[in-house]
Order: sequence, then C-alpha cells, then structure tokens
Amino acid sequence: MTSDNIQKEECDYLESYNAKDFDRPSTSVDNVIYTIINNALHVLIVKRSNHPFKDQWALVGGFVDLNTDNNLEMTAKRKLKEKTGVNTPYLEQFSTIGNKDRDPRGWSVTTVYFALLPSENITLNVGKGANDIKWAKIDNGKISETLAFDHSEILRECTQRLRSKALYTSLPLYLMPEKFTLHELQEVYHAVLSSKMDPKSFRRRMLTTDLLEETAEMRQTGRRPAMLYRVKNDQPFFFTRTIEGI
Amino acid sequence: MTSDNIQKEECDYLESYNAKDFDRPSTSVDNVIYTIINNALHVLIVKRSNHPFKDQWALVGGFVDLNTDNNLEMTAKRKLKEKTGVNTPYLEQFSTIGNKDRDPRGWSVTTVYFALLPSENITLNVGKGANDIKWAKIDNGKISETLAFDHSEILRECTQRLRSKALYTSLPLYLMPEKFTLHELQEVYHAVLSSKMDPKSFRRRMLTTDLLEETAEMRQTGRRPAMLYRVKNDQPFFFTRTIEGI
DNA sequence: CTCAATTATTGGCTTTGTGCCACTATTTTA
DNA sequence: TAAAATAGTGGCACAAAGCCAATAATTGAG
Repeated sequence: MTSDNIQKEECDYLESYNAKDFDRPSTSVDNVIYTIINNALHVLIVKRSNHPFKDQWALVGGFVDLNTDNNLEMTAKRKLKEKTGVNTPYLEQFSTIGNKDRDPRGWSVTTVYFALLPSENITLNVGKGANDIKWAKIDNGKISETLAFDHSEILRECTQRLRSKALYTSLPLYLMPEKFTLHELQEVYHAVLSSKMDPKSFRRRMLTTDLLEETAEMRQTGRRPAMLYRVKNDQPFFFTRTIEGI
Repeated sequence: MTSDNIQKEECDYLESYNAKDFDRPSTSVDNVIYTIINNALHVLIVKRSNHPFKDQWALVGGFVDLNTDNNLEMTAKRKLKEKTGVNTPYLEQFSTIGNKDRDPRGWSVTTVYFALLPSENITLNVGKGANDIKWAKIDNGKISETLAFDHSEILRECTQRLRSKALYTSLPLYLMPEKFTLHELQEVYHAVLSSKMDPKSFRRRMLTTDLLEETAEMRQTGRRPAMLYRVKNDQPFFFTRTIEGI
C-alpha cells in the first residue's frame, strides 16, 4: 500500500471516529500547593461544595476542560490562578494516579502537580466548586484535616517527594520571598526536612553555588543584623551530594 | 445539613450521574521498555497495524481497558506481558503527557512508564494492534526509526531521566542477568551513561553498598577469571553522591 | 558606660566518598 | 618463558559535608 493510500485511509478513519464509542476514565488535575507560614510548611485545601465528598476538604483540583485547556499543565495553572491569583509558580508534575476505586463515579485518573509559592501576600479565593479555602499546616507529613478521595495519601507521598528533593536541590528557594537572610532560608529547609542542619555547613553549601546574590540591605532584628540575599539564578540547582543524617 | 442527609444526597447524585454527559480525553499508557543487547541500550518498539500512524513504529502502549484494568499500572503490565512475557519487571512511572494535539483523534492523555528488563532470553510477541516488533538500539538518546505520535520526544526525555538516575542510583542493576561480573555491570553503566568511569572507583562504589554478593563461580573468558556476583538486595539503592564529569 | 545575652558569621579540623593512576594478580597464547 | 590481556588493589589528592568552638555585631539591663 502506498503512503498516499494510507493517508487517505487515515482521513476516512478519523472522520468515522467517535470519541463517545469508547468508555474513558474521567481525567482531572490536582495541585499540592505549598507555602511557608510562620516557619512551617502549609498546603492549600478547599472545602468541596459539590458531591461527591461534599463539605469535605480536598486538594485544589478539577476536571480537564477540553475546550479551554490545551494541555494538562494549563488545567493545573488555571486552578492555581483561580484560588491564589498566582500566575508563575514553580510547578512540577508529581505523579498520576488512575484506578477504578478512587472516585465513586467510576474509573478516574488524576495527574498531580505540586507548586511552591513564596511566603508573601497571597489572597485566597474560594472559587468554583468550593465554599471554603485555607492553608493547612503540615506536621510530620500530615495535616489534621481528613481529605476527600485519596488526597490524604497523595499529600503524604507528594510531601515525601518534596522532602527528598530538598536533600539535593535548591527547590526550597521557591518558597522564599524576594529578600531573605541565610538563616531564614535555613529555617525553610528545616520546615521542609523536619530536621536541623549545621549553620556553617548550610551557609557554605548555599554560597559556593551561584544561586544567591547579596543585596545592599541588612535585616534589622534587634541583634546583629543579617545580610539580605536575593535569588540570582532562577533555575533549580542540583547539588552533587545529599544532605546526610535524615 | 446532617451527615446522613449528605450521604443520601450523594447516593442520589451518583445514581443520576452519567459519564457520557462529559467530554473526556482518551487515556492510554505507553511503556519505554529498555534492555541491554551487545553492551548497548535498546528500547522495544512495535509497528502499528491500525490507524492513526498505521505502519509506523511506536512505543508499546494501549488504551486503558476499564473492564480488565483495575489501575494504570495494570494497563502497563498487561501490555508489557503481552509483548515480552515478562511479569515482574522494574517498572516506574515516568511522566504523563496530555494535550489536544498529540493524537489526531482529539484530546489525549498518556501516562508513560519505563521498564528495565534483564538482558536474557526474552521472546517477543507481536500481539494486538501491531504487525512487527523489535529492539531498537539507542544512540545518543535517539533511535534511527521515527516514532508515531510524540513518542520520539517521550523516548528522548525518558532516556534522559534513566541516564540521570544512573548517576545516583543502582537502577542499571535491573538490566543485568542473574550472574554478572563487576566489569559487565560497569559496561552497562557505560551503555546507559555514554561515558566511561574509572574501574577502581566503580568497584569501590558498588562494593561498599550491600547490593551485591559473591557467587562461588568465576567467569572464564580466557584471561584472568572474574568473580561472578548476584544481586543481594532487590531494592533500588540511592547513593549520596552522583558520579561526576558527565 | 559596660557587660551579658542574643543572633550572625567564620575558622579550622575531621570524615566520607570519588578521581586518578600506577601497580599487582591470574590467565592464555606465542 | 615471556608477552598480552583482563581482573583487581594501593594509596594519595581533592571536594564537600559534619562538627564545634571562636569571633562579630547588636541591644538592653544595671
């Protein structure tokens, strides 16, 4: 068969193809949106106003809208923007969970993204499908609220991934405000890792990369003032060694 | 509203819920199946016997079957077993790609897994939807065949991920036959990384973990015989330092 | 005005694991 | 018996982390 014939055949095939002829799972995106509040890791959750799991807390997510979303990341960003107003977060795909039991409506697939938001002036909007929204504090990888669907498990695994990446990357930098001291950055690492590091080692690790630059300002806190830094290089950095002893 | 009332409401809601009322993307799984042949990394590809992309090579994949597959991983394993007979590979979810352009039939989501198969006696079956199947050699992260859909890009990115993980994990061990010499293992690392390492450093790195154990046998190759090892610990190992200079 | 308390920052030695490269060991074949 | 080939080791240098004590800069109590 010639290549032209195959092209023709494919056109015919596509013309007669009807998406409704095949059973498909539902497809959604869920965001695990982290930020730092009072030196503790928090995650954004919403209270569902619709069935199923009505009036229960859940991660920020929603179905892919085939008309407005060109790809999965657009779905993730649309929901993120709707709830926080943030346009350009650090956003990374975490994992996709698909099975026949996670949603009472039937076979369901969700692609989970996680976002890191700087800890400054974020205004929350309840948005669609929700009647409440709040930051929930993460303790020991868990929050006190029970979440809808398999979201508690997703949150636990995603937080574990974030923690593991903090051991060898600069990801926690995306949780920082524009200007910050090295001590403040170290506190954020502590919040993510739930473990303390030596300040000398931490400073050396951060300053021997090209990630940070000094500002002309100092943080005045009533004791010895501390140098304020800002991010110089926006790319995530991968260290060649992990932090040990976790 | 009482909790009982909500339960009742949810039952009513689920009863009236009709999956066909909502447009959903198609959902598939694609496998990037690696093995080692003649000291080179290879990937399994099939020639499609159906539209679209009829008669073109593609990764091993297929649609989720809502009736037989309980979850996405079952879809991945079902296709893997159909083509190779392998039941228990190393299988890891790589990434999910979903957009409106990747499939001419419309909005499509595919979850990509990668599998590592030991380099020994695997019998290939053409299986459903294909009229040919073969191992394609990976050179510089690419194969010479053009692949259907966005599979060439998926292969490139997935191979990059495998390469990057080989720098700090023991993943290449899953590509080894039951017994192997340290030199043979190093050759597999070389095949994955496309770069050479010092034999002393490599042996030290491998032997200071608890990953391997000596067998009583030696590989006889006509020169000095080499100790044969087998895998002692089936869990993937994460080194605290990456191999440098790549 | 001086000193204790507090927080920021540095000095410097130890430890760990890799890079490097020359050297030794064991086998076959010429 | 020696050369060639492959397996495996000795040992030092180096980079980056751990560890912990010392120094620096500031405020507030007396």
